[in-house]
Amino acid sequence: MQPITIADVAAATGVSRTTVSHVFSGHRPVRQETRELVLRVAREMGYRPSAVAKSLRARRTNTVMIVIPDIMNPFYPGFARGVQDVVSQQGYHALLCNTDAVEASERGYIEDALARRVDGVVFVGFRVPISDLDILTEVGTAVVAVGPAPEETMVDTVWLDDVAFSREATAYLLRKGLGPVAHITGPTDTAVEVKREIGFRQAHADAGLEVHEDLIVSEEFTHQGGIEGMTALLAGPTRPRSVFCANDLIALGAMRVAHEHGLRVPEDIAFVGVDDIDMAAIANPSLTTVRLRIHELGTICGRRLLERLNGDWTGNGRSMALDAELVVRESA
Amino acid sequence: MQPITIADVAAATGVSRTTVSHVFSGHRPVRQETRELVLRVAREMGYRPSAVAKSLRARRTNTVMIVIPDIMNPFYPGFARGVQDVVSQQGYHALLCNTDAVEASERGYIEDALARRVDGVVFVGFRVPISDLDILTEVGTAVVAVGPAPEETMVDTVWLDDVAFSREATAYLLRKGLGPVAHITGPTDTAVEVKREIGFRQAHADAGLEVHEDLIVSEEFTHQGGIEGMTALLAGPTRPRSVFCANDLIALGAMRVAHEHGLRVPEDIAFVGVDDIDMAAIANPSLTTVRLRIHELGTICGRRLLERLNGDWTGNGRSMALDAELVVRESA
DNA sequence: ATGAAAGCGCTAACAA
DNA sequence: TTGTTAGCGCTTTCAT
Repeated sequence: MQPITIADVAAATGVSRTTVSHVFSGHRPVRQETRELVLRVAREMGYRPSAVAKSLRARRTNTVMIVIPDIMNPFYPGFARGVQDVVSQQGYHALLCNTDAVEASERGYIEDALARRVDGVVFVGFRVPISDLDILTEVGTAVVAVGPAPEETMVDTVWLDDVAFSREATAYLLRKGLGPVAHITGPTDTAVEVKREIGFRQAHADAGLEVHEDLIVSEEFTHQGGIEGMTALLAGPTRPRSVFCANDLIALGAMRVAHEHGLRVPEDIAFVGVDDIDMAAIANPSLTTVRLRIHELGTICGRRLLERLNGDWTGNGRSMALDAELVVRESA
Repeated sequence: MQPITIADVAAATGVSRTTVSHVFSGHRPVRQETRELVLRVAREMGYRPSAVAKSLRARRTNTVMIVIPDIMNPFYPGFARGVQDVVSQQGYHALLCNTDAVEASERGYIEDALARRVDGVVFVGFRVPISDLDILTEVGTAVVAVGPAPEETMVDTVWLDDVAFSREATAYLLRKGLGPVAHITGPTDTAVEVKREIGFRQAHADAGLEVHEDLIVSEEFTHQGGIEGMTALLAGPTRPRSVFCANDLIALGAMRVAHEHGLRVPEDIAFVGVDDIDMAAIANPSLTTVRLRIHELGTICGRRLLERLNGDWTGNGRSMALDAELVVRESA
């Protein structure tokens, strides 16, 4: 029940704790026989160095915290895995935290990160401004956030240019000249939603076309949201010929409603989503969508974090935009 | 850069470290004025109690480790979230570890759990037998595993009765009397696969029917696996009229191939999957599948773990089977 | 109501 | 090549 300590091993072998320590760390040479003795006895006794004690001493926990809204949202598993694939290679473990995009929760995890002395934090926040993460960098914690960078900070940021790819996707639909393009957005209080709508409008402006205001509806970022959005759209006065949906779940839901109304996709109505979740390729018809390269977003965050952790970068926060690619499939 | 310690706060307020400690822990009364002074100064100085030091002293890390094959597999986000929803309520944080079902990786995380002195482990292993987790319980770590329980252990186990629901799902297909039922399984070296195939065979035996051996194919647990499995099936001599797929991803892939071959679902060929991932309901046609209640599996594991952590249960490992339910949709 | 001091398990000067 | 010793930051007896 009581874990074996380095002192137990030292006593059992007749060497000092220092020597046992160095046998395990390799930080200084130990005579061959001594090392083998220590190793053998340690194994027999079931000794495992305590990472807790090591952390206290070394002021390093070899732990990073990944803060996201919800691992059940299909967007995040790939992201989390991307971060982990990178940082685990250097021996870091990851605390995964779900905030549900609740402000108090986001703030709570910042406090936890501080209290637990994690070495780094990858933060995907919806309610807390990135500048509020400075409290972490001030005590030397490496921080990478997903989102737009504030003026002055030590937080590295990586972000997806929502405006750019939404504009591009909408332009693609507009170029087809099918007629009115609708937009089913997410909740209007999210930064992401706002930007996707801006891109939608810019594409219209670029093409010298008017936005059909009655064809913009706001829903949850879910399959159900898509169902409700599309139902509302079809009940309206203007019949859209294509729909730019703020994410794939919405698009899938919307497409299903269109199908139930006897509309053919893409002949009668075309759909474009955002995310390229697995479902997009599997759906029937398969969904044309903006591929966000989420796993790569994660690996980039992980790499940035490691650069900080290894001291390869100690300057101000760097900002980087990851571009997205329109994947044309059957739905548009 | 240097975190403030309890000694700094003590010095700044003129009280002892003991008193500062008690102000934060509440483990003994502190004079009102003293408390307020300490609290105020601590806040001003930005003091945060070190969870690391506390852990060393208390021999408790308030951390649990969740070991799963891969968070990108749609099965696991719900599970992980279920565990976390429960344990986070009592202040535990979770280290999320992906093994990719690689034995060395599974073993490595057991070692890590030991070294990091985590208080509990929730383990979903594919290669390591549950009895190998005893090494954790021996040092007092609470352990809950997903899988069948070995005879004698302190590990609590929760499992899905793969044989039972596979049998039930196959029986459902058999009862329809459509003709030969095929089975696309997972890799034959996984325990889960074996059990699903056993259920498949039992259902045939129950109905007094012969299994078509040439209609059993083994593939990866992926959409691509389903595509390859179905392609192989359609190239074979016996034409199946329905397929029991070892998971939804496989079923979705298989269904797609059937569709591409001009077969109507479910008229020409019916499909049943396992898992009830989001995609199953969204797919077109929607997929009849066995709902595994993964999030609930996670919460049950979390609760079992808490019972151990709180000392509410100190006896031998308990075993519990979670039943599954056939969700009939359009595909069968 | 408050403090002194020991110690949780480990590492790394500094010594030998 | 090996050992002595002083902490890392906290909690908790035992005193006062």
